[in-house]
Amino acid sequence: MENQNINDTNDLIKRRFEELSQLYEKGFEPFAYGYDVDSYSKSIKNNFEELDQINVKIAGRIMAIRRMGKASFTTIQDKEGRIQIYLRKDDVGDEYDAFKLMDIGDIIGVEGYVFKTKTGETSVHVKSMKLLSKSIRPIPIAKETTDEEGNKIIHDQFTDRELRYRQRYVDLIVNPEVKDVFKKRSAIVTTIRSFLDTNEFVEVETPVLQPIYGGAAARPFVTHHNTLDMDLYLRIADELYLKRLIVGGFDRVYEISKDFRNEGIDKTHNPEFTMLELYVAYKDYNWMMKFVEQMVEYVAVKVFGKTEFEVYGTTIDFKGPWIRLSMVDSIKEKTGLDILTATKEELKTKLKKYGVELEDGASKGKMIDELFGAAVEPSIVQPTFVVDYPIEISPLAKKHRTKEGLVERFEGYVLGREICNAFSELNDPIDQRERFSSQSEMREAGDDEAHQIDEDYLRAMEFGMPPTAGLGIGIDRLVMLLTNQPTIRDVILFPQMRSEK
RNA sequence: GGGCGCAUAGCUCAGUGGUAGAGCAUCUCCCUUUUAAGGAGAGGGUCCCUGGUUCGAGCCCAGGUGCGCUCACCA
Repeated sequence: MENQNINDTNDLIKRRFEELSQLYEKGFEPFAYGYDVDSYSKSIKNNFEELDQINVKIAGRIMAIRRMGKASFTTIQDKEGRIQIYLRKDDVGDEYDAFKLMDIGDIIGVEGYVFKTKTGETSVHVKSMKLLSKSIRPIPIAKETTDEEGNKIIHDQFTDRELRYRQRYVDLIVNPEVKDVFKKRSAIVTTIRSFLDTNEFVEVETPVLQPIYGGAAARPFVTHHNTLDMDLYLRIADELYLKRLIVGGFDRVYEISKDFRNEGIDKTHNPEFTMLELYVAYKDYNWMMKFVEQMVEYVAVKVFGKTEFEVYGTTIDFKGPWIRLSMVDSIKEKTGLDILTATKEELKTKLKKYGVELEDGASKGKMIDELFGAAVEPSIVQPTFVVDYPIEISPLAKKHRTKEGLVERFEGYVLGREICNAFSELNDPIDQRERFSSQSEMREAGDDEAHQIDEDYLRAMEFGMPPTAGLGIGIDRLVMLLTNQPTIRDVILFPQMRSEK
């Protein structure tokens, strides 16, 4: 067979095309239609006592071959892990000749009985085998050894980060711990859903394509609908649509979905990321703090069986109640400055001490936020709710019931990083219109992250919106913490990369 | 966007101006309980790209591309 549709050939690939032709010539079908699997690697190893000498059918990818003339040991990898199989020419006959044409990377199905080798490794003694898919592109080879203390040492591990992210399928094949992270991610999301479902939430879906974007301070992606001939934005948040549903009478709603922000990429930012937003009618941010504690603790225990985690070398305990830290008090404590009475000049001077310089047009709220980020944020280690934020940077949050200039808002921090954002939602349409107006002024002054006025959202609120508590949690960042992954790219299967070439 | 670093065989990496290297993988031969199996032999390269310096460049210089780390911005 000629090389077809495969551009970057090398000798290894050419060789595999030759093997493919030989298989066809010998009457083997190298790409099968199915295989009735009844067992999996790890389960077989875990249940050896019951399965000893019992027949099993397994399938998986060949990860290692140790040929010894007319017999061979092969390691195959299935969804659960790896197991060794033992092939003898006496047992499989002609199939052994076909096996000579198989390679690391091929996917095979085998049937045989479970046994232990002389060296004590649980294996499958193959009676018949079938090639299920020929691999024509060689996978990166890594080998494993175990040292005296029983630690696994991996030799020639596939480590090129660029290739691992671009070709995640290869990464998943050869680096099993990567798969574990994504299985954990899946379990975390599933567990959050079940927690919310048992708390009587309704999961909804709101538009990704929005004529007016809002709900966060960020720059959007712009796209265009041809038939409507209108520009649309990819959402930066779900917030304004979910609160319309609160107006409509859904008392508890949530959405887990992708948001898109047209901003920089680094180890905590990907242009598309997964957000959980939820809204609860008749509750406030005090209620929400307790709810977050419960939810995170529930997920930690359900998925990991513990509340204490080793994260980047520090032990973090997610067990509630979390620390409450007033933004005003904590800044006063760290800097001696009372931000409620401080002038912009005083803030500017103080910021300079921390090496932060802002543009002249920066609002007082922005300066306070920056000062907090520089002076307090890095010192937060254990799960902490930072409460009560400046009104200027919180246009959708309700004014604090007792504290002038602040809103009822909190952010959850762990290890100096924000993991959630919540507030008593602003439900006064007159106040909301004023907030949008001042955002609009900031916009005209050049802040392209300031909110646009959303007239339809205001109209919804004018019909009457119950008091509501709202919450947003960045799922990617939560997963990073719980799985101890240093970059967001390690918890996103296909992170955004520049185009190849 | 700024600074620093990296790019050599399928994979992991050596190679500081003079014939392109190693281990694993691949191929041939031997080997029916091995496990980084073993023994004997062989093949395999756009040294990221484009220019420059030089008698001669994987190596030195300039520009570019991609990636990583870091700072800034942001969730």
